[in-house]
Amino acid sequence: MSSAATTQLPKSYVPAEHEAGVRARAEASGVYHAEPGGDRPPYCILIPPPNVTAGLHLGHAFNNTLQDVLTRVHRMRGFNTLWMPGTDHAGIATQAVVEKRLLAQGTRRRDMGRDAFVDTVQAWKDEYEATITEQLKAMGASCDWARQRFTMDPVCVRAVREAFFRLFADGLIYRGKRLVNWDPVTQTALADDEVEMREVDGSFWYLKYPIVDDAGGDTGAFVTVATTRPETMLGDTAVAVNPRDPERASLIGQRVRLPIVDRIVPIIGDDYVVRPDPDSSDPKAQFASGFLKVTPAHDPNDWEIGLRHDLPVINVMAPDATISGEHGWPDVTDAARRFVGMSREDARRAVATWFADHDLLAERRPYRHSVGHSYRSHEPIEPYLSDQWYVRVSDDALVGSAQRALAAEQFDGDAPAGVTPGDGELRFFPARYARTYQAWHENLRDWCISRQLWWGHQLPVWLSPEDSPGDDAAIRRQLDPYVREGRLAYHAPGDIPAPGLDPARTWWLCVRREDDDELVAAIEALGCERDPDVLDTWFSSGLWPLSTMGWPDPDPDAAGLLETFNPTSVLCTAREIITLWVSRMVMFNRYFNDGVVPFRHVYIHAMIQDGHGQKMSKSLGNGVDPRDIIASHGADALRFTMTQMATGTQDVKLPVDTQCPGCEATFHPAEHVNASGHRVAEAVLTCPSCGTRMNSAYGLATGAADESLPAATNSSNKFDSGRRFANKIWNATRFALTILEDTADEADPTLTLADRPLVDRWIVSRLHSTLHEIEDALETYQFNVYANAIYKFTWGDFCDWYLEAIKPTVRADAGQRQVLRTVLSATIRLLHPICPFVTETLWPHVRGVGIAGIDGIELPLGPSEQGLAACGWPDIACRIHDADAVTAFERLQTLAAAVQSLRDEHGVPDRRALTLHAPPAIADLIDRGGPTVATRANLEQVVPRSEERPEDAIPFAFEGEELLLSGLTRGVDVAAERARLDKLIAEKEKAIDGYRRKLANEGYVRNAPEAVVAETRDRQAAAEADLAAAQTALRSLEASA
RNA sequence: GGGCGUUUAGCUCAGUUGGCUAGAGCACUGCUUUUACACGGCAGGGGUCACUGGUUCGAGUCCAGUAACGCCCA
Repeated sequence: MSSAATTQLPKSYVPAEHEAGVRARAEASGVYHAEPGGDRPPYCILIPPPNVTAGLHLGHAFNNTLQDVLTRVHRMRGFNTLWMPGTDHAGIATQAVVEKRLLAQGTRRRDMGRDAFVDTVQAWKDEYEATITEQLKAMGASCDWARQRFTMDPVCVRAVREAFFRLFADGLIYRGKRLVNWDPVTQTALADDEVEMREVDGSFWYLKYPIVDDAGGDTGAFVTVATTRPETMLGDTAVAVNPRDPERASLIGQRVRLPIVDRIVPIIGDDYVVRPDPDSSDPKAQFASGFLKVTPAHDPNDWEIGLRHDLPVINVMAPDATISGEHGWPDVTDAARRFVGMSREDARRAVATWFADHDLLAERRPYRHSVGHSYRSHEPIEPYLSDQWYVRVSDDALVGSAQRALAAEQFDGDAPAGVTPGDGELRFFPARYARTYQAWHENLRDWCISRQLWWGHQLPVWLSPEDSPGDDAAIRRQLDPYVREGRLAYHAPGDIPAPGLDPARTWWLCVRREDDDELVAAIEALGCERDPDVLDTWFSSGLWPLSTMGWPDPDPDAAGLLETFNPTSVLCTAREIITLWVSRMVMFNRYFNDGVVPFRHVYIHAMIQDGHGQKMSKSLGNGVDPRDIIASHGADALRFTMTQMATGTQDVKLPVDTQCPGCEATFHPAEHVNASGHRVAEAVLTCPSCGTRMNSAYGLATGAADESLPAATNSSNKFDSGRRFANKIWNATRFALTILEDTADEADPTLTLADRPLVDRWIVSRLHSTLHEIEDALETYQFNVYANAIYKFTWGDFCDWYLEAIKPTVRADAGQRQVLRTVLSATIRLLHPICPFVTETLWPHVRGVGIAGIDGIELPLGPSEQGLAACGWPDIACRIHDADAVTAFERLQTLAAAVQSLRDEHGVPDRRALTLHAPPAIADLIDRGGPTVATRANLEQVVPRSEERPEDAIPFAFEGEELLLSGLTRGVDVAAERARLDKLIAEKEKAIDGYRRKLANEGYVRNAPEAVVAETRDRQAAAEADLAAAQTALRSLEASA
């Protein structure tokens, strides 16, 4: 590289001028691509596939930065490194956003038909997948883009189908009843996070149910149940009391007759029942009567009680939430018939009125409570009983396997005995999350995998018509040949016992291959129909480590991936994913891949929150596009700051400002508190500088934006330090290059550090310590330690001290240039995983100034076209560490700082050179440091201290010695100096007093480790020497004054 | 209701087995535009480590309790 190239380097690093080029070169070079096999140890990370619902925000940027840091470090360390990217179809969320957009255009999903709708969602997916990919690339993610996957890619479809088939054939999938969040208006089930909780003014009604005797006759006694929904009493199948309730538990086992429906139901005991307590702070206890009506078909808690007590389930509503006798209510009485056809709300009033009219309404009290509403129709959701498919994850083959995967020392209690190869191989960082994982599995219930959606993997099951099974033996004769060929699995009615109700006599058939048209035709000829539902998104996500690697039958591109890279090295994700995703991947990977865990480590990182401590989310519009930060600060600044924020426990509050698209002014947006109690930006903002009006991200997210206005971008001064750091790296390298390029050095293989000056030995020792600190930190995923260590080394050691110290000598010292070249090359490498763009931009220049490395420091090169990313991580032998050099240099730093401090106090300009008068021992030390102190403190000369104090000299103390500083123009400010010395003397006296008391304490001297006590003695001695020197200085000052 | 986490400088956060008179970045004050960098350099001010009690020679760190905030599960 010619020196002309460096002189062209501009004075500051402007990320936008370099990032695109770095990206293009890296992607073209293939450095991010991995092939299975080979001799190198594998290292693999699978991206937690982001939803295609929307673009990425800073939370994703955080997650992916950390993955990229790990990926780049391991690639440089010589691992066969694969980071596989991809996206998730996110069934419910994506379908919902597309439907919302369609609705705005006046179209409904059902009007379009399933195929056309899926095509529309596909187009949305393509758009956002492209956005997400662009965002990741802009951040510098070194993914193997040739292996990018989407959870509905053909290879993933195949994996999902095969996995479903095997689980089905193994009896681990069944169909049963379950309560879902039902929207009676749009008539679809909703996920829990699609239900908005709203405070509603309602009432508690107290209904009296007569207790009956064994013959069913009234006893004259009553129980009084409390309910907010009297209309559901039509479906009651029990009354529950708390068995620990002394007043009521004796009634357990008796029976009551439900008014209106004349149903005789038992009184049962269940811990769920809240005992009444009028003084309680819990409103439920205040309003409770101690008797709970149990309606399994219309309340999730009652459903659970029903399961525990094997209660009948009576559904008294139609899908539109009107009272109906057609959906599982077998005993409609004449008295009840008048309520049929009423809406929920009408029935509520009518039932309450009926009770009042029959003297069975004890009381009505107003009650404000929280009710789930559909985020789409805004009507209250109805817990509604419907047929759903389940995976029997409670089976030991799944849940037991997940528990046995946990590392024994992370398992709380007796670790399960290991029986299969992957047992005990899963480890969490930080370790406490192992408990979250374990506890979740201890309470695991079967997993509902069906969703009433069109976007997703349609279930590969066909159902026979209800109650028309025909001749069972004949059907079996027809199906069994397909089963023997491995094309079909089926369960006849009753083969699989399912909890809850399954009254229908239905055959379940699962077709293994998607293209088996002949078999499908055959079973459809029997009258079977394919279930229209799709699988829960997590079913396909759970297969991610398998499907992305070509399981079960890899095509040529994917051959060998599974063998080389599964188990993967680490999964990087956030807390809430432990239950949703980590568990499923462990269960599936182990079940389908011979017990192999999907990843050995799970690293759980903190959450990125907005400035008010609120989670970044689409609905709050507080999610910041990482490209906004890249535009305002650069990708390296984003990455550096993110890495620094990864501290293991602390969620990160990230105050975000708005940037005006007109004048680029940054300002804090006007805010308000929204309906859910969150602080959010106003939908439309006005720039305080230029008056431009713009849409905030909140406005865009909630649809409250004004389409005619431009969108605001975001920025945050949290990233300033990262930007400054990138610029510092740039300039330090630029300066080093000017030195190295002026002299076309050949590397000197005979160079030994022992012959080098103190400053060289010091910087190399610091480099060595920094490397170890970084490597130790990465072992346990302490990213902030890595970022801070390399920051401190680069800025605090290399720039502030080393480059300054060598300025007078380096141009005449080829050996020092070799040290500089080596330290620069190593530093750039250590910086690269966090700041790939600026380091990669500088790399051709650094590489161009000759071979780096000295005895004990290896810096392997990669193919030049693959850049720094393919170069080797520094390999530094411990023997080069020189502890004496480090100690000596630190003393010099302290001395230089003392002189600087004096300068400041006496108002001596930096440019004025001073004379230091030092006793022999200190003069020796200064001499060992070469020009270090003289350069830093701008000393003209260091002379032996004589007994006579020159007129203009200031005395000061250093390591218990009195030193003098002379050459100040203005002469000595005696008053200022006396004040300074007085302050110092007071400080020292206080410190000495502290040490004395400590050492006078017998317990301390007896119990504390010897080294600690010795250190205290040394400190006391040093402080006493400092005190004496300061007192001498003060006396000599006053003698001359 | 169960579990987990947080509370340290004006702000955002470090502080790994208890042991320098508790640190960083930003912000603040003073000086500084001598040729790597003003996105710079030098110096400086600023903290009763939420509170109460305990263990210990010694507690930001360990234990118990209290308060506030947050998240997850039910």
